[in-house]
Amino acid sequence: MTQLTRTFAALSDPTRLSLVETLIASGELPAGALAAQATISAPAISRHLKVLREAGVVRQRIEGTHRFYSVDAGALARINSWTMDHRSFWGKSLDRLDGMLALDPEGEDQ
Amino acid sequence: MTQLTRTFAALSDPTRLSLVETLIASGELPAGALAAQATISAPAISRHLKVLREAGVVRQRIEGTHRFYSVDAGALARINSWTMDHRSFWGKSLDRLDGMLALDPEGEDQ
DNA sequence: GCGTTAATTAACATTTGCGTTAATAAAAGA
DNA sequence: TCTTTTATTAACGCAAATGTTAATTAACGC
Repeated sequence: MTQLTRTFAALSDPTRLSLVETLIASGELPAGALAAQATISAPAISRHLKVLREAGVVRQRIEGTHRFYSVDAGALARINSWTMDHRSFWGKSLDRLDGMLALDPEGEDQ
Repeated sequence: MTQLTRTFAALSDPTRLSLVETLIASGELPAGALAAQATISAPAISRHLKVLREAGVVRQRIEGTHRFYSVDAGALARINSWTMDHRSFWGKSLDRLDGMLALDPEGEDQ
């Protein structure tokens, strides 16, 4: 498991992706607040947070009995770097698709 | 499982990520060529390719007994879209990090 | 038609992932 | 100090993922 595959694995679960989106929107939240909005049990959330932490996707800040979680910006940046590393591969098709949608409803393929 | 989590799940396995990288580099390859460079068995590779296909990460083109695989550019574009959707979150830190590395070896934190 | 080649599917064993409830740990507050 | 609050870890069950070898499917070439 590389760093990148671990990051992808961390985000491959709907519950965890949802936690990440919530944390991106809120900035920093204690485990309890994250568990409160979830449909599964607090221990389950706690373990999902552990997976995210071990993958380097979130960070934990301890204050008293509270554990505040936040998304590590670097994790998203790493994913972005990977896609950008291959931009010459997918970027062309994307630009072409954009062009087709915007300028040529009939398409331009042979 | 959303489309995005399925894409992340497809790329969360080192073997599958490696297949994708190979296909990005080579463009299009038959299953046999992909199996040949792998350390695991051909049936195992065949199933990994199926996972990638069902997640929309690769496409299959049939020609005789050969199945040619290639990466679907849209899959990488979707991941890139997700990171870009949250760029205001991680972009700032990244820019700041870039700035620190380029301009201020001592850092600028208190 | 028949054997060969390319690839997948079947059957099986093992491991990993994810959920639950119960138990534990540690800080706060009366 | 004793109880409450916050959060995690333990123990357990079950479903899904991943690997292997054997069997199957389909096209080629003689």
